[in-house]
Amino acid sequence: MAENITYTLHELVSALDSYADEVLRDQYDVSFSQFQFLAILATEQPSDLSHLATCLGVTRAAVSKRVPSLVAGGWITTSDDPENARRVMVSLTPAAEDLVRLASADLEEAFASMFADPRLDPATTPGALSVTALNAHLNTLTSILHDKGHC
Amino acid sequence: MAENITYTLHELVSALDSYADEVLRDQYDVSFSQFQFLAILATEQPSDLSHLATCLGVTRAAVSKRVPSLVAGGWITTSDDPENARRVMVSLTPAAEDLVRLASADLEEAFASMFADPRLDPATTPGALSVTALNAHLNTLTSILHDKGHC
DNA sequence: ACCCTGTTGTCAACTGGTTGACAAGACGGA
DNA sequence: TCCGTCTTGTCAACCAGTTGACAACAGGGT
Repeated sequence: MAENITYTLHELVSALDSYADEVLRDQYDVSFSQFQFLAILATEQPSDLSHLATCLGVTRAAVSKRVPSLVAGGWITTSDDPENARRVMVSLTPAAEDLVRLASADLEEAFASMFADPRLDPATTPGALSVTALNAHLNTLTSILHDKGHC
Repeated sequence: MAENITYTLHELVSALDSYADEVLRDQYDVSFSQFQFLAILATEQPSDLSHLATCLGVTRAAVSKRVPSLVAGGWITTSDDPENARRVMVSLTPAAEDLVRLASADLEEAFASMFADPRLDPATTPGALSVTALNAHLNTLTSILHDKGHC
């Protein structure tokens, strides 16, 4: 077992990411980062590039470069903001909305069954924690050292 | 608070990383990824490129490309393995050993004081968890979905 | 009306990773 | 000994992010 909690966290995150990536590629033929882009856009729709960039935690330039391929793939559409000629507004296509809905449910179910492991059950393992309680703790930790969330 | 635990984990990790990066740049003039490279090498010294790559969780090519600049910076030295002419063995310089020792202690202290927040104290917050207990839970989670560690 | 300042998207150049191909050496079995 | 196979490091090409610069537009104060 890793002694250092930062090391543990990196391991866990990369394990979760690669698992999610595998599921998404197998069943929906999209990468994890594509799904992430679309899933976040789904909750912020319609959004301009800048806002999307801060939500994704990347720079405007990075988002700007990803847009053309997502448009070509039929996942998003761009439009003008009549209020501001500089702004580029982005929305999901119906196909992307379906994808986000189905894949989110799939991933959630996959994680739930993974978290159903007996080693995480307080009834069998003394001191174990429910996932929601764990999530709350991690959120507390995050808010302690990084007060402002992205969105 | 983020509802999704994977999202929470990403937030926490990136917050921890950028905090560590800031501390290391301010006080030791190295980046987080440089420190990471040296700190892992410190526990595996001396090591060939392949082993170092698996410990770092990157490819051999990535390590191969980083070596020249670390040698130029006076952090590592390379030598031949008399047993195997293909192998390139890597070791820390004394300066790097000092850096790893001092910076590790500094970071550990910084994290400890961060984790001393009252919101994480079981005495004041019912249901709160010690960092070591949290670490154990995260390790359990990791081992459930990704049995093999890097090193 | 005009300027100053801030916002927004895009670009070129760079960084640090990946993949796939490859050559050099290690090594065991026929 | 020689051959097939594995390991090891390196390379070119690529990918997805960053930074810093920039131009276009928005909007407020004078």
